[in-house]
Amino acid sequence: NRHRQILDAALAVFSRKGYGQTTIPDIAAEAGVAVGTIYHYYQSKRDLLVTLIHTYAKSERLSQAFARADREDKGTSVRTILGNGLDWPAGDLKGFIFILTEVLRDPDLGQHFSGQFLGSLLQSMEHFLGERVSSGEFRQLDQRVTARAIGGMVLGFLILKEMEGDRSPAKGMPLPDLTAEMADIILEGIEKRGA
Amino acid sequence: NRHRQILDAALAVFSRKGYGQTTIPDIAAEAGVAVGTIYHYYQSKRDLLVTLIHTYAKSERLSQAFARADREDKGTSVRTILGNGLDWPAGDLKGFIFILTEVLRDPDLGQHFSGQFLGSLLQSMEHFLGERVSSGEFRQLDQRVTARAIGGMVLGFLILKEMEGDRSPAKGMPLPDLTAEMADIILEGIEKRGA
Amino acid sequence: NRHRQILDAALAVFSRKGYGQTTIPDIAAEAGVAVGTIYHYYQSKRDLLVTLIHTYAKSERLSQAFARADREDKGTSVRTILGNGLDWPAGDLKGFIFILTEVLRDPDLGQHFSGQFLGSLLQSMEHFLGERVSSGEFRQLDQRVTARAIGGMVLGFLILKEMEGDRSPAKGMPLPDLTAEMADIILEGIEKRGA
Amino acid sequence: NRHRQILDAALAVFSRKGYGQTTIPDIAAEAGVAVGTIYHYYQSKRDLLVTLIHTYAKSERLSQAFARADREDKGTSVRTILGNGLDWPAGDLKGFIFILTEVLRDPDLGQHFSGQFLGSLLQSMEHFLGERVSSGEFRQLDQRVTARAIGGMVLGFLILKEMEGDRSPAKGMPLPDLTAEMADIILEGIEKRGA
DNA sequence: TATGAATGAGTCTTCATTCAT
DNA sequence: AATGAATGAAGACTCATTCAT
Repeated sequence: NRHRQILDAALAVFSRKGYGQTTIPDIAAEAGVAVGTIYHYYQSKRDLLVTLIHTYAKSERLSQAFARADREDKGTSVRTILGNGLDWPAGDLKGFIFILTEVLRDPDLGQHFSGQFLGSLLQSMEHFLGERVSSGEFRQLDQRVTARAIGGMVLGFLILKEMEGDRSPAKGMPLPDLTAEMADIILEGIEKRGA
Repeated sequence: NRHRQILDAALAVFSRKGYGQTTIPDIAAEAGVAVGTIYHYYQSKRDLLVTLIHTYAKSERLSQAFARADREDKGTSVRTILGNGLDWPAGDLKGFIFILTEVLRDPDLGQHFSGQFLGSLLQSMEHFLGERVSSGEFRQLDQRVTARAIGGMVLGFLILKEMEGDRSPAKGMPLPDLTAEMADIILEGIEKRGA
Repeated sequence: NRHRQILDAALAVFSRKGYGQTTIPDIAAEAGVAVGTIYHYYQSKRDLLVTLIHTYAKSERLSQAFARADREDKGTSVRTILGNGLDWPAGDLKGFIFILTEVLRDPDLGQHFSGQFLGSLLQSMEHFLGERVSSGEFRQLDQRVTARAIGGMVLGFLILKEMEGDRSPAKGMPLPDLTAEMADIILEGIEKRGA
Repeated sequence: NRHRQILDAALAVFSRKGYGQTTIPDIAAEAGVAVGTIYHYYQSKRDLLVTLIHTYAKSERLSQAFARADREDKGTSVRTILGNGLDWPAGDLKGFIFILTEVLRDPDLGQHFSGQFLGSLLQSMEHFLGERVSSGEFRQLDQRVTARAIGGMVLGFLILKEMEGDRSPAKGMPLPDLTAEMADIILEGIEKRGA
């Protein structure tokens, strides 16, 4: 329906031109409606942005991944988490990056987003690590740092991929291979073991 | 001198309010000069941004870190690289994030920045890893993925730190401790070794 | 019925927010009907205003007051006219003021209103004065000026009352007392007679 | 200078078209400046209105008239007050009416205007009447009502004049004659004294 | 008769940029 | 070199009015 139609159009144009460069007529044209119609469904341009971000944050995909990982073995669980993280933006990496930059740019958005969404995600990660340390599968490390290092790796990898564009080696790589390689690094480190 | 004075003011205001919300009068006020004066030294508002980004990218700190790491032992070298990466934005994390979001937002900026700066950085990282694999210190892994995983970890960690703000555990942590912890993860992984 | 229901709603909202600030949805909400319904009964927003003003002007109350005054004695007749004038807006002083300001603002409205309504009112007043001069009850004065002075006194008094709001001394004063006081001034003047 | 130039243009256009129908480009054209220039000198369209009203209210003409009247004899003093009131809008009756309607329409403006300006004016009038009652020149009447009756007469007379336009008998009448006539009514009333 | 979603022309306001001094 | 008044194009947002149901 209209709500969705306009929101999709907004995300498409925002991703393409950035929030600041996007005009309401742009969104209207993309959605195939008149300017006024947008204001029937959303209060303001910013309302579109906020709704978009809430929609993104409300995605339960990552928390479900953590739930699934809890029931998997050591190696599989890490691959589940990394794989879902890397695949999260799905085909729409630009959209994800756009949301990210807006959240980073705007203190109010960031406050809200970080408090609600990011907080619970990092907690899930810390909980996951804690369980595996208790069970003797993972080493005793500072879990808060580890959670942010792994989360940061996924996030940073996606950003680098976006920045490198077509030059990125991740471009032509199957997700499972990529996931396996990164899970290997996380689990075993890059150091070579003694003979 | 004037060039620097204006550029510093621009970075300060951009970091505080974002590029889009910053007006030339804002920058003029911060720099303590008149609006017209800014246009004697910079062509346009965008010119300020581009110059700022070039200045940032021109910082040789990271390439010097790689050079130094080449002459250090396994553990120290990784700590050198991670430490310099994490400390790169120095006190001005907001300024760094601002540059990052602008580069991500603007395709032209991104193109340029990614081609010149990011490319050479990732190459240095791949080169570093290659040397250590050859010498038998590091495992044989896909170096392109590994380079981006480690780089991404640093980048992503900084972003999470910014997003968490005062709630971030990295807030009160000495840099050397943080560096050591992350280097440990990178080198040895999180998995517990069998007896 | 609908016509009346919508017109009442329009007057209520117009009085509260002013014509310019009132939107058709406002009126629809007040009347408890849909926007479209209003356009079944009135051509346009302005049509509502014009109809409202005609309704106001069509009130025969003042001309009836003049008719009654003709059959009353000197003092009573002046009190009848002043009393009906002061009480004309009845409880809805704000509505009266709203009509007045719109008529003053809009040349076309003013033309029409002044030509039809105000003209006949002033004529009634002049006629009333003329009769009393002929009968020797009133002094020989410029009747056109006198009519406008007395009419203006009533009109201006109401405006001052609206502007003073709760601070107005007319707020707590019984209408008959007020009327008597003003009739006294009109009839005898403020000057003290010699012994 | 510019401030004055723009304010004059604003009053001219406001008087002609009304506040709501006036656009900023209208004012810019009248003032012979660009749209943006107006915003260098005034915060908003409403700021122009508020400034205009303050300027009007700040006119000390009426309070000076009361001061002068205090030193004049009975008849002259009333003529001084009425004459200055009737002549207050000077040539710009439309501008005066415009200010009046805006003050009446907007509760905030009204509050301010009424509190500061109107209040002191009515007080001056009550004081003037009180002095003359004490000296035995005027009759003992309710001074609050009398003040508002006389003030209302002047105000209402001006409004009727504006509404009648070219049909108004005040159109071709010399101000002194008009003033004398109205002062006569105020002082002596309309009633004929018995032989 | 009643509805209310859709329309798009019309306005205020912002701000990068210019240029006379 | 420095100033800051002036410019006007551009964009968010409003709302009277229409019309398919």
